[in-house]
Amino acid sequence: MATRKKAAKPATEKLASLTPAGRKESFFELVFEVARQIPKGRVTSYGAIAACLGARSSSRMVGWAMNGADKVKPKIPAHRVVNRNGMLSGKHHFATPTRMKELLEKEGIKVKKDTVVNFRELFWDPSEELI
DNA sequence: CGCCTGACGAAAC
DNA sequence: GGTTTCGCCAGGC
Repeated sequence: MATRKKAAKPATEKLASLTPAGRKESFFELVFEVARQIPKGRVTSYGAIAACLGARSSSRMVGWAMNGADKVKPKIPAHRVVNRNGMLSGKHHFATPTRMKELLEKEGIKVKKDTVVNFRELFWDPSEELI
């Protein structure tokens, strides 16, 4: 994602389109649904969700969808979604950069250097367990 | 209407 | 084996 960009993000923080006013069921909703099913104390990756939805290559969209996670009614546990590395790549999008880590630790998940410890063991695959 | 960005991922170098 | 690029899709400007 580097190089191709030239300056910091200008805006794109609106996302008001996802408001409950008249949003339609889209890829985003599917992501939200799956994200809500993530058991407490477990984590998953953007790619896993995307793959579960049949959009393996659209993992980016999953992260994008998470942008609206905060404004959806049932709060989406976006903190349980990390990248394939187990790294808290989205922590910067929370109220505070440490919020995500704190939420995870509160659920019993250890975070070391912005990375979920035992990520592989805590990994929750929607394709297998969600069915 | 076209270009850029973006919380990822896998391939290419 | 670390770093860089492309791909994918959707939304903002």
